[in-house]
Amino acid sequence: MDPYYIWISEVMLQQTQVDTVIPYYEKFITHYPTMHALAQAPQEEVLKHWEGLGYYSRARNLQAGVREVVENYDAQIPSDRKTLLNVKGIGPYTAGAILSIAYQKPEPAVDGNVMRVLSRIFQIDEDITKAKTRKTFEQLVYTLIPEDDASPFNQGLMELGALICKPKTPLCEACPLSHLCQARQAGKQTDYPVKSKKLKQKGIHYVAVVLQDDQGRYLIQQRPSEGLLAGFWEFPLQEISASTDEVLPSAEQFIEETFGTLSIKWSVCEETAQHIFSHLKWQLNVVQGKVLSGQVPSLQEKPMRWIAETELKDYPFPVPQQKIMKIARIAY
DNA sequence: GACGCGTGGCC
DNA sequence: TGGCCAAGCGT
Repeated sequence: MDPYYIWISEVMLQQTQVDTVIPYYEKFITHYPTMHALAQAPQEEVLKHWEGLGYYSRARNLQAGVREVVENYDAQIPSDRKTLLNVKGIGPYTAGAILSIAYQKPEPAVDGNVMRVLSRIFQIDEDITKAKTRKTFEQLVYTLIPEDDASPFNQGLMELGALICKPKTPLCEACPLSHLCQARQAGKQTDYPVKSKKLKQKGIHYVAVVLQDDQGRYLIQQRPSEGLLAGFWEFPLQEISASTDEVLPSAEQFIEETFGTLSIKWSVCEETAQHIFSHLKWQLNVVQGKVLSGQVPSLQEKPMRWIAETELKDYPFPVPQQKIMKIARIAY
């Protein structure tokens, strides 16, 4: 197996289900069949191919890592753990996956599946949400992994976790390891793995300002290069308090601050959208505005553009923005 | 070491 | 509906 393709697939599979990844993976390797192709691509184009897959820093870090390998290692992915771990976007899991699957080295690739399976078999009580716990499992895997069969061992362990040793309802009857599973013998399968609870998402209310100029073009702006949805384009968002009576005033204030006084015909959309992130919960109101003819708003030094509706498909938009477009009845 | 970082599926 | 879940990594 080509280590580069292993790398791409393992990065895509981080915190993401196989069925979701497959179409993205196929499209991605078609566009970027070699590390040189990915290294040379514009970052915004790479983001466009990652659009909808989530955790977009993975895409930026993957490209940054590929550029490192092309420049520093003559496009040969390192085959030792220490060097691999210094490559952007490659952590302990991905390093182990590349080493075992692509290079047949007996190295652990400990992910959530592996920790769930092993915590049940050996009744390990450490909290798997703690970063330190992964090392415990890596040490355990070193004692278990066969010298000459590391790839099937690692992949089999993950596959077992995904299909049989599932979080809620483990299929112990079908499990080939049930005879040596300590949690099973104690009847405590679902007590493992031990996991501390995570906090509830913080709610934030926004109004999305969908503005068209007198030529029918839309105003979009680019998010900062770091942080949530970094680098993506969006219809400008203004944070508001929970009360809906400040939806239109907030939109008007945004326009005032951006362009100064403008004559605009506004309409407030009845329909609202919600988007849940792992740590945030967005409530989205949508306001549409049309600049009355004869006025040509100029843009300040902000990362904003006026673009035609037909150009929207060329820009990467995250899912919450796609929901806004649906409410505003914009084809995308 | 704690926290920030997406999305879709499932019950 | 809301909470939980999924093949983690960078800061």
